[in-house]
Amino acid sequence: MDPVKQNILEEALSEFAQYGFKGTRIEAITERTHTSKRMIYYHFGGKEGLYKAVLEYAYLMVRDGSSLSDRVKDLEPLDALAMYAEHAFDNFCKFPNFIRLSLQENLQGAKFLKDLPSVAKINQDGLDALKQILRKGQKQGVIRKDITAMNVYVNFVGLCNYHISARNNYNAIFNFDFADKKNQASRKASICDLIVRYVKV
Amino acid sequence: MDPVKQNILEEALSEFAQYGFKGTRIEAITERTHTSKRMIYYHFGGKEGLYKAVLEYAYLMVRDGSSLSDRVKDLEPLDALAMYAEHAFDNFCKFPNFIRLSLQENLQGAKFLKDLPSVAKINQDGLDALKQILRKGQKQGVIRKDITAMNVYVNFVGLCNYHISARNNYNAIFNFDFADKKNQASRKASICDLIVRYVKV
Amino acid sequence: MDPVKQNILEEALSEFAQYGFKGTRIEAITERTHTSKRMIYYHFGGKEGLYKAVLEYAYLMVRDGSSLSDRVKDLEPLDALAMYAEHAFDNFCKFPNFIRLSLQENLQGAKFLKDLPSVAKINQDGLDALKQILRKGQKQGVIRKDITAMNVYVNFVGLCNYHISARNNYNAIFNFDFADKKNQASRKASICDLIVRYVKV
Amino acid sequence: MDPVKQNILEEALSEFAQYGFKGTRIEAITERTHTSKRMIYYHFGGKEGLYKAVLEYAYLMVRDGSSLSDRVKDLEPLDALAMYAEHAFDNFCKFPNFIRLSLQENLQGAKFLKDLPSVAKINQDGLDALKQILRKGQKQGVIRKDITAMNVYVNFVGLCNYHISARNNYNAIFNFDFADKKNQASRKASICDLIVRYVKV
DNA sequence: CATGAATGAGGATTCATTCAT
DNA sequence: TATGAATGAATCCTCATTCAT
Repeated sequence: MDPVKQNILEEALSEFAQYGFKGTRIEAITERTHTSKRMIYYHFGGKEGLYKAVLEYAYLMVRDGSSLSDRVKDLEPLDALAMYAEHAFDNFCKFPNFIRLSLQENLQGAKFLKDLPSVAKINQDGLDALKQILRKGQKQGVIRKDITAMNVYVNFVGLCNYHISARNNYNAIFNFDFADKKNQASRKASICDLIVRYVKV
Repeated sequence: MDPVKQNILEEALSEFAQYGFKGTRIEAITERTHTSKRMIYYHFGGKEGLYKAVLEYAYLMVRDGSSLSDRVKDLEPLDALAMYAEHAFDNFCKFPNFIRLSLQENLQGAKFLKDLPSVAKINQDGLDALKQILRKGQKQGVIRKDITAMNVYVNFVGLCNYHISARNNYNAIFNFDFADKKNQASRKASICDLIVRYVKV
Repeated sequence: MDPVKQNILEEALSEFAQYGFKGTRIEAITERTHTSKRMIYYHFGGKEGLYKAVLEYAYLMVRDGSSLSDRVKDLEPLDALAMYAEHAFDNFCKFPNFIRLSLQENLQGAKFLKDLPSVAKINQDGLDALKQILRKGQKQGVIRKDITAMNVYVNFVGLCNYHISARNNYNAIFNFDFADKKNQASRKASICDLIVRYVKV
Repeated sequence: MDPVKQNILEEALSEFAQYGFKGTRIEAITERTHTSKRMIYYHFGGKEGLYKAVLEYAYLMVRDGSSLSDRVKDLEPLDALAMYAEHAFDNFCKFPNFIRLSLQENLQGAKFLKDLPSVAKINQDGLDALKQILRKGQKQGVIRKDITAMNVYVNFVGLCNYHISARNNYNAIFNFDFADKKNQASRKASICDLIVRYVKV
């Protein structure tokens, strides 16, 4: 991709992730880039156009880091699930601004997300992959039948998000740093452990 | 409390929760109240003063709805934990704007939260209550010893938050409505189940 | 009316009349007034709101100067017609910016005018007054029957406008000044003469 | 003429006619053409150069359609006058954007027109032709002596312009469409009739 | 000739805040 | 207390113009 545009997208992602659509100033973005305010209008049409581009860019970026369905296919269901969770955790850790942006998007009603069917597709594929793992495990009798894929999905995706979506607050309240390597490893292990215990018979 | 002030705080909470500190307009708040812009300056000194007041107000509001430590004390540890989780879930459900505001606060660096030690206290008390439950269960041999209170706390508080912090996105992406009564009940049951399975030996 | 608003309206009329909606700069207006750019937004909501207010203001201003239907009623039809024309001419002369603004409005598609039914009313009343004069004259046999009121109306209103809508061009091309007192009197006489000759049997 | 230049001139005429010099955007013009913004600078030097070129182009275009002085010479004065008026009416109808542009030019002070002596010449020739017709008729005793050529000229040129310069407004106000074939024919007949009645003894 | 990228200056609009009453 | 008017400083956006290729 055009490096100028990519540079703008990266920096815009940081700002939108932190301040949301309304709270972000175009100028704050350009000050981070080597371009001018004018170029944003040239390339993206305006603040809204830029925001949409950033949103799609962020989702695609995360997706590119997460095509694990193939590698997971041949594992035993419980191992696959653990790997799935582990991988999701790592992947989200790599893109904290993606999580922040999706939080902002949610807070502001997800109205831009609604216009990005490609993004919906990515997530639905992720849920589908999980469904297959669970179904396989249920057939083998190693996974409970009284759980829904959506609950499993929400449980572990929610947990993979939370340490980002609450990081600063935990620092302020508990003086606890989710970004600390040890804490991060502990969270990851805890989530994988928890998910496996949750689903197994 | 002065009903005028409370009215302002309630409406300001809604706006700050949705748009964050920077993204919220003073006028948008007054338009929701029956007062004028001038009153916000009179009562709160300005946008920042109002935000801080809202932040504290929101945390106190949630705390008032959650003094369960006494009721839980005499239960069996696993029952107490389940009740704790259930109660936390219900309580968060009652104050979605509190969750949204705390997300905003986190996204914007939690710098205002740092100045509110009273708020920190509230949360630390919650963690302490959990610690006691866990310790008791560990002594009785019904709760694993290889888990930390912080991980347990984070796991279930994180999950109790997630359905709010991702509600609109799930609607947009999966056409799945966390606010639907059936889904909400399913989430609650799933979280309690998951937490108990996670901690028990 | 609020003198601050009226002052803005008057100066805005001048600018819009000269440069049209798109070509007018808000700042150019405020520089003529003793208020600030900000006040225009406060009082009129924006450029478009101001333009609409100016449009209505201009039409009402002209109307206020032209309530002659009563005075004309009892005259002989041809005298009434001459008086009507004379009066229209004088009235338009008093409000050249009104004519310019209506030209701009026309050039730009009259889309704002469409939203001002009160303005339509004013003009329809003017046409109705003329119709009555003509009908009376036709009954008396002093006015031709093979003419339409609309053609009579258009003929003399058109001529009453033209010396404004072409003034600068005639200066540039013919070095002829419509604003010159003598020329103006000559135009007026010519129009009245012409109109009477046009309608009489 | 270079078809690229002519294409630009035609489309620029439309835009300048509608929005005036200040209100027109270079880009709006290029979007109507099949060329790029760069070409306007290449061929015309800039916005002002283009406007001047358009102005001259429009006047020449109208002149080319109106070399009637020869055909009119041998007619009886009143017939010549009627033909003159009729022809002027038809010719203006063919070039509504010319009229609009000249209105814009007038509204904005005719400062560009002042720099185009060739244009002045065209119009002066038109007035001279009329003068000759009138003089001939006055000698023959069929045309009044108490009228000036300028008044005659202004009366009929003004009327030939008005249905363009007020077309949209009449639509908005009276729901009357000057562009309607029947109405247009009626206007034409009315103007010719009116002019002849005005001048004849 | 032709194109897309770039730009500084300016123009419209909105913001938090203050003032007069 | 309460209200509407006022304001300077942002903030978003657009314009005519130029540059690299």
